[in-house]
Amino acid sequence: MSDSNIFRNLNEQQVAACKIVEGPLLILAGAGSGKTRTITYRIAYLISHGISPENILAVTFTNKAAEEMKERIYKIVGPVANKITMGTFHSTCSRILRKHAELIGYTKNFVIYDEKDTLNVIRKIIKEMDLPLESFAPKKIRRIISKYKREFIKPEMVAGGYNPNTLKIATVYSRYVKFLFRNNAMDFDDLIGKTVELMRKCPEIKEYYNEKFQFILVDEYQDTNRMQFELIKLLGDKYKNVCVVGDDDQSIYSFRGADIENILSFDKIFANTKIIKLEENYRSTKNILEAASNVIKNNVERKGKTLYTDWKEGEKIELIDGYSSMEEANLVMERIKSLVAKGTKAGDVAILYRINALSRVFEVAAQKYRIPYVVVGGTRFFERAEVKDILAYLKTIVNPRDNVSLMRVINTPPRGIGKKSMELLELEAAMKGVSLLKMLANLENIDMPSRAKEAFRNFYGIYGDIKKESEGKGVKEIMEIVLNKTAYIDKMYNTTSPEDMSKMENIDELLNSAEEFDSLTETPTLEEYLNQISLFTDIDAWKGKSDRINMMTVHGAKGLEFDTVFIVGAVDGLFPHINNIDSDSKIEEERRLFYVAMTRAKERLYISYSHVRDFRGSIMPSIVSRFVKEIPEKLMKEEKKLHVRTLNEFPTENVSNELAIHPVFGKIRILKIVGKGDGKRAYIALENGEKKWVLVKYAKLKFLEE
DNA sequence: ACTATGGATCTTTTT
DNA sequence: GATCCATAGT
Repeated sequence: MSDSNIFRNLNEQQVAACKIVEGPLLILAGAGSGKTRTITYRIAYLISHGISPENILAVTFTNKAAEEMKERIYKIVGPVANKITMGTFHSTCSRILRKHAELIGYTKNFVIYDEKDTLNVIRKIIKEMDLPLESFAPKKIRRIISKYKREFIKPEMVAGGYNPNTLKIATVYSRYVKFLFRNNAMDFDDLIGKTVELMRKCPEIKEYYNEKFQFILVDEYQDTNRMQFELIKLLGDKYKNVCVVGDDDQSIYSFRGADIENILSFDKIFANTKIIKLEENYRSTKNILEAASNVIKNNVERKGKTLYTDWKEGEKIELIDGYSSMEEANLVMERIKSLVAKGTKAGDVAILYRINALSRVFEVAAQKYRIPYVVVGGTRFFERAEVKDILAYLKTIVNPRDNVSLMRVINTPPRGIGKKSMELLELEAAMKGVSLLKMLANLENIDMPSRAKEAFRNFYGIYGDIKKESEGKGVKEIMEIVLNKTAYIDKMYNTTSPEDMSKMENIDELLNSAEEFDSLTETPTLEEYLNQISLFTDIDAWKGKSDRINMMTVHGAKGLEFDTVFIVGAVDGLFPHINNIDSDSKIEEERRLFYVAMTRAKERLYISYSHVRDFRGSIMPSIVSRFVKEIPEKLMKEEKKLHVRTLNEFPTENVSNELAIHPVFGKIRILKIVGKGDGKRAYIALENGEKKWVLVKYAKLKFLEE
């Protein structure tokens, strides 16, 4: 294949980016500038110029993106595409670590703890240390620990500083690290951090991977963190053939440690970096692109670039405003109905929101209007209790040292093992320095009530049976063995309650996923299954275009595009989110997020908001997002010019009277007031007889603000 | 030991 | 509104 033939679909800059084979390369690719196409062709170009696909590493943001890219390269170069190493940072690192786990004191079958697992560990440690939960909120501590890890700060390196709690947190951190190690477990940060550690510690391993991955490509580079950059530096140390692709305007993961500095300083770390800008947008109409550009230009912290398009002007942006979020959702659905009637395919429509909680009201509306929909993300499938239960059984089989999983299943379904007995077992295990499972094998030597002992023996018997019967079986079969031996479904759920029915459906879905794994994987081991699903996201599972409208968060929509996009809940406090309005840099990230949302749209963009919104079971007034006001009015549909209601359009009577006016419900009667402080609630009766609970704090706030 | 109930707290986004 | 947790009752 000649070069001109390969590149007939690319513009000048894109071709240039493909042809720079050697040395560090930074591609600044604006939204919709054909970034994926460019890197796909670049890899194809490398291969057609004699570079062995085994020597190429491509790191993407999601597993799905990796799969898609592989498919696209396959179409150009054929089956050799399968020899390229492609995956997310986490999956790539996990693969490397499984090969060399012993070198850092782990075994190959280490487990990966998810958010909830790690939170349980931290909660346990905090309790053991007798620390007050108010100042040591587990979630907060985990955030801090994660940050330390990302910055390679070991527990012993944490400096006391002015905060007396810092040293205590360092102790929690230290215990946490040891706990995971003893359990042969890693968290998400460890996957990257330990790989870096491995490379630093073992020069021969580093040398091996430097030779193996002579050509490295990193997609969505703007969302990498320091630790990931460190890894890239190590991997690309010998040949410096590192190509990174990113857009500073689309950096939306700073909460996960993404550091825009990685883009800004790339050419300082890698000498002689070539830089290419892709500024022609092939996705959106002129109107949409201009609107998005006008929003993002309000950011100060950006490299600055101008996107342009040859596309048609297209339709104007339409605003939709409802009084309540329910009305907003209904209006959106009405709009979708009429679009579909005019020929738009439901699968080409996306509803994007800032937070998952918003999906609910739109789901209800979609049902009401009989519009088929799919919600991507939200409560993740593999984190549901019933799914985690089954998986925990599998984890204890693979990794007998995993105490977190063992504790989850030891009394699930209930078999008479209570808190007291558990404490006794843990104490014995800790004293002897062995895992809980080892302790179960040596029950005879422990002094405990015979009833408890019998219950433990019972569990250990079941565990042994499962383990024995599982040998050589496929994952689905093993799951069925677990379900049978434990009588899990019969004991936990009944067929009359709708909640239990949905749980059983989830278990069915889990069995299906295992079956799919068994049939699609060359060597379907339990280890590999657990590894895959622990790094799996709902976006990965999303099958893409179907005949249903798509609902997801803006974060989830990153990298995707749709003919028609509805940005919903465009209200100050939600988008930008209330937690991020107190500093300029946080607002700028929210604005980038809004920009990402806008630039997902190809043909039609709708933005909806409401004048009142639900908040924690209560209701408060809301005003349209400041970002919407940054869109020039000339780009909006005439009849729907921005109607901004201010807070003082709402009645502001004092709620503490026995007969009071509520800003939303109008005339109300207060029936009773309960709770104190922030949690203080009033039970009110509306004029139509309906009764509701509201948070007094917000009722009050509304009055104070005006 | 297990289950039902009420209270406190909270969600931002995710590999 | 939902979920997680502690407590009281069985």
